[in-house]
Amino acid sequence: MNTVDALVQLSFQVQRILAEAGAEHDLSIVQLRLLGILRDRQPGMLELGQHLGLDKSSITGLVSRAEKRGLVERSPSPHDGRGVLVALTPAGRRLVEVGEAQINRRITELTKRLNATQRKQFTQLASVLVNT
Amino acid sequence: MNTVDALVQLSFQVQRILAEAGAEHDLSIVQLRLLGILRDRQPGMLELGQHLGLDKSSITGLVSRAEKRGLVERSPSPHDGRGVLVALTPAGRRLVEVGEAQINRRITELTKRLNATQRKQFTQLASVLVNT
DNA sequence: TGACCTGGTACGTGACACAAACTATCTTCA
DNA sequence: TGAAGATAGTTTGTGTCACGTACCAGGTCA
Repeated sequence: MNTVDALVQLSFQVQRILAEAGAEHDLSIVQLRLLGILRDRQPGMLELGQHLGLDKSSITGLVSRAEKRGLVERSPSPHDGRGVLVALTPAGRRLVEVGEAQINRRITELTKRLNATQRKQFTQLASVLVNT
Repeated sequence: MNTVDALVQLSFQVQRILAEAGAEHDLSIVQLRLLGILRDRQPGMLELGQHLGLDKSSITGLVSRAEKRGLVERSPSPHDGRGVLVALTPAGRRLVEVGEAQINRRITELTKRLNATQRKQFTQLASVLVNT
């Protein structure tokens, strides 16, 4: 298996794990990502779009559906009358914590195929590849 | 960065590369995967569903849209009057070849952040993680 | 203060996922 | 050998989700 195939297959495998973890809470991957971003910040819609790489109209829909489920809330921006800030609700926070714990568990399970030295090595190499 | 974060971020990064490569040919990631599967086989719909991890009704839609674009064709199964076999058309084959070359290029570009020894090492470790 | 820009929403369109139901075909069994 | 049950694929319904365009309210600047 060459490096390209390895990266592509690994990527889909991780996506499947994320999808399965999310499905247990009736959450899509993009919803998981949205809630994850909101753990430690209350961004505006445009900033969310940048993080998620999505059009602002998509963010409007995504946030509306999450709001409808009581997972997030919009509040008027104190700096700009046009803008809103998006924040997790307590229910949303609980869900993202559970979701993340599950993703951690499942991916940690996967990484157990490597021994501790290999894991450390893999993490170091992967970190070089990851955009920052 | 821990192993879980590294895997998740790397996964999304690769997905973005795939999406960008696909977008250049007006193809979604799942369409790329479909065409990729059809490079070396002519499966039935259920087999395609297994490969892609999708419901058979989703496969019906996916294949219909690809067929509509002239990328694949259905033919009656010689073994089973109910079934169809799905195959690439010449246009589909050309597109999947171009698409794959592009994915290869872009991911190879990413892996250049690692030197040759690191790349070999990464591939070996990633291969352990990939389901077979 | 008016022109221009921006943040976010609304609307339209199409892809895409799953579930349930349906039809034609295949298999099994009495 | 015909009936019953299972299967392959499609159809329909529903909802998510993506982008593009247009719109409106608010902000900025000359």
